[in-house]
Amino acid sequence: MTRYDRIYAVIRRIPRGRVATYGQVALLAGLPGQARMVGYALAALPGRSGVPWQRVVNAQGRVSPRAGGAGFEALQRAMLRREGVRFGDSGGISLAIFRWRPRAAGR
DNA sequence: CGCATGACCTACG
DNA sequence: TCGTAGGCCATGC
Repeated sequence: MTRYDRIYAVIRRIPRGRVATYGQVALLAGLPGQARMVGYALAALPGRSGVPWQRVVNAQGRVSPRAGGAGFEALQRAMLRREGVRFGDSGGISLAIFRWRPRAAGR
């Protein structure tokens, strides 16, 4: 069982219509403070893996831009909206499903 | 082995 | 709201 496998397992447990942050996934995967590894694991994830990668957003409740183009970003938002996730005016996800508080990871 | 890079996070200007 | 700084660590050169 590698770190990535545990990360994927946690993401697979995210209910439809809800989202989790990189930091939260890292915490649940037994890797506190290593949110960056979650992002790295997702970057290494093949397209058809069955992992709901779209349900992982950053600590600000926004879709993280990544290399490869803004098209993926738009696709992720579209997929989430189709699952019932609401986005606010500023492009952020409404706090109803985002009410937890991450612990200090930096400084 | 050293160095740079990256779907991150928080604090501070 | 944006940019910078410091910390985490896997991966590639």
